[in-house]
Amino acid sequence: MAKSESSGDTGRPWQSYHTVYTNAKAGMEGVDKEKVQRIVYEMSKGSKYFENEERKEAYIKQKIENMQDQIAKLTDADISHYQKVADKRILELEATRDLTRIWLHVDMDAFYAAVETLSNPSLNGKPMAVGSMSMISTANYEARRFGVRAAMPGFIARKLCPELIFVPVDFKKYTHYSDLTRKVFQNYDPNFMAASLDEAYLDITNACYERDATGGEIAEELRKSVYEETGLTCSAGVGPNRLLAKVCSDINKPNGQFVLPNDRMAVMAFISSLPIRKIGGIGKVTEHLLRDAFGIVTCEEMLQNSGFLCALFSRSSADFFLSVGLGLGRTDTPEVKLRKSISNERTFSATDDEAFLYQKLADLAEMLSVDMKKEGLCGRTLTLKLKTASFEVRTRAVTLQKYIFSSEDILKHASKLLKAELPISLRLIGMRMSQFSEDKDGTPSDPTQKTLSNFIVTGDATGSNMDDRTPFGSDLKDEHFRTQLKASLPIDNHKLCHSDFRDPLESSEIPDAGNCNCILSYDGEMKKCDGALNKSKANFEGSSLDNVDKRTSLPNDEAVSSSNQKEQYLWVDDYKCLLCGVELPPSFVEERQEHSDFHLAERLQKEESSNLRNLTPKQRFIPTDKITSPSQNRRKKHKSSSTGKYLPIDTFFVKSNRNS
DNA sequence: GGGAAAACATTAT
DNA sequence: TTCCAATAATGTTTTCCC
Repeated sequence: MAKSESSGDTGRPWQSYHTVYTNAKAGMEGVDKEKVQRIVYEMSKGSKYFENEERKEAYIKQKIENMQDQIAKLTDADISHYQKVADKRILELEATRDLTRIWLHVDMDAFYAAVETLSNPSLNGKPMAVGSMSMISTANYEARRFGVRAAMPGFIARKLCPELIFVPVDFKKYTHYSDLTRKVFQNYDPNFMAASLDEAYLDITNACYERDATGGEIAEELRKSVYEETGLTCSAGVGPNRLLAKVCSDINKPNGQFVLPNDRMAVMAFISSLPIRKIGGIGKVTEHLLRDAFGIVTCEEMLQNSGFLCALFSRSSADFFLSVGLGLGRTDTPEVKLRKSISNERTFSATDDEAFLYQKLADLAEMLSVDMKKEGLCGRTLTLKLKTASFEVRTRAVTLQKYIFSSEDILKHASKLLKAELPISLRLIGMRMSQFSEDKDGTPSDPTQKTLSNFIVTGDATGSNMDDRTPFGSDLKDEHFRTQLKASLPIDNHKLCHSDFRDPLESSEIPDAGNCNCILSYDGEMKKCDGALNKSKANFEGSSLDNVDKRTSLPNDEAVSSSNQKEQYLWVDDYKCLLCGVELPPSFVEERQEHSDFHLAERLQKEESSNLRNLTPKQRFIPTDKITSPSQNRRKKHKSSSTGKYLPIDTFFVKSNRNS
């Protein structure tokens, strides 16, 4: 943390350059923070990266000032109102406190670095970092003493520690060791939650009971067992929920553990003086904001400022902050964790060479398609991520009417998105696919269809499933709505939140499963369907609808792209539509594509309506907005990027309940 | 005005 | 010499369209 908050001390400019590198981390106790700060600053100063950081910093400052203004404007009546709101909410949250589970968080010590040392013992005792000159993934404890740490670029690390040894990342190795640790975890909680290769959460309640052991004893035993199996040390935290267990595992790192008893008094005492930055989900920005706008530094102060928090933040953010103040966290084990997106991105030296950029795009599309096929995924939202030479990040997205997975389809749409941004000098391109077909959480493929499972979002101990953007204070008057909501749900929503709620219609009987190269087997796993790929390439000649999504009944892109030949003879004399007579010359490629889409949609709709009585109610649903006419479906024109302008911010946002 | 999609931002490993 | 990553999730704000 920088010592001087308000800049203006010109003698030490580095003190106002806020990096994450001086934040307290295990193994960095004896570090000369002032020196690290200065070197990081000097290495960065004047770079494009630095300039971008300054832009971001100014943006945050603006946010803080805005919030301070809002606080200043609160009347006594406002304050008293929001305090009532807060007090009520605190009681409600307190009522959800669950002290019946014992959670353990395991965190491998300097995992990648430790694995590398294991396979090359000569590294032992020397400062070493896993990563490259541009980025470090993990630093061992010897290197940390120099201020070298994860997420720091290698060239700065070398400046801090000239003898630093660099070892390239080798995920195969880490995965192997990770698997070994997980075999151990399995013995204590078969449903343990892996947070990453080197971290996991275990509900050890049953293990304690079965072995007649305390949480601390189980932690000791587990750590010993991990060491025996792998030769690697880890640290553990034991607490009544995941959020607290995670905080605890950091306390006696490395190779140590800390137990927080399942006792309300103990929890409150523990939390009271804990800096908010120790909480997972509170990062540099939130820490900064809460400190400068509210004077909040410790978790206890969240409660002391509860009224203001409720007045200024969205409901979900305020709930999260209050939960932190109470030391609450998740205690349930979600049945399955579904992937929501899949992405890749690559950094390169900045260029505006369009041929190069398109080639990168093609490479990424190919890689992404391979990854998607591996997991049997098809998605309908494609997001292009661009980082300009000046580190400005832009995202451009399209949501298609058809689920895609092939590199050709991905590239086709990604190219369109990129094209709209040219000319541009980029240093990174990335792409992400989301909105998967048959999301395993029971969300129907048809995104417009509302079902109960759509309505009930997630398991949420805080009961904050309602519109987050509703100002928190308004919920006192919304009691009526809440009651209605509850009454409309036949079952306690905690029971329904997990994926055990599945519509039988979503099983493998889905008629168009072949359309996306994957089927959903009964156990909810995506299984690759051999031959589906070829099948989906088949055209729709002879009005066969085999390859077309019958639920959405759309002029899908796959069909269109595979029907280019068909598209040819839709045009009489090469410019006049055979079906409606509209005239479009061959050079109007996109327009013609859209036009044929339109006729296809028409046709499908007709066929669909004649088939309706044979389908289940769910399959019958044809969203009318999906029947696009040529004039709809036009690509939206992006306004020029608004980045760089600092607009007044009315509210701030923080993710809530992110204590995974 | 409201809902969906897009854009932007934060966090974590 | 080199000059700030990749992946995923989630939340807020803005834009678009009906």
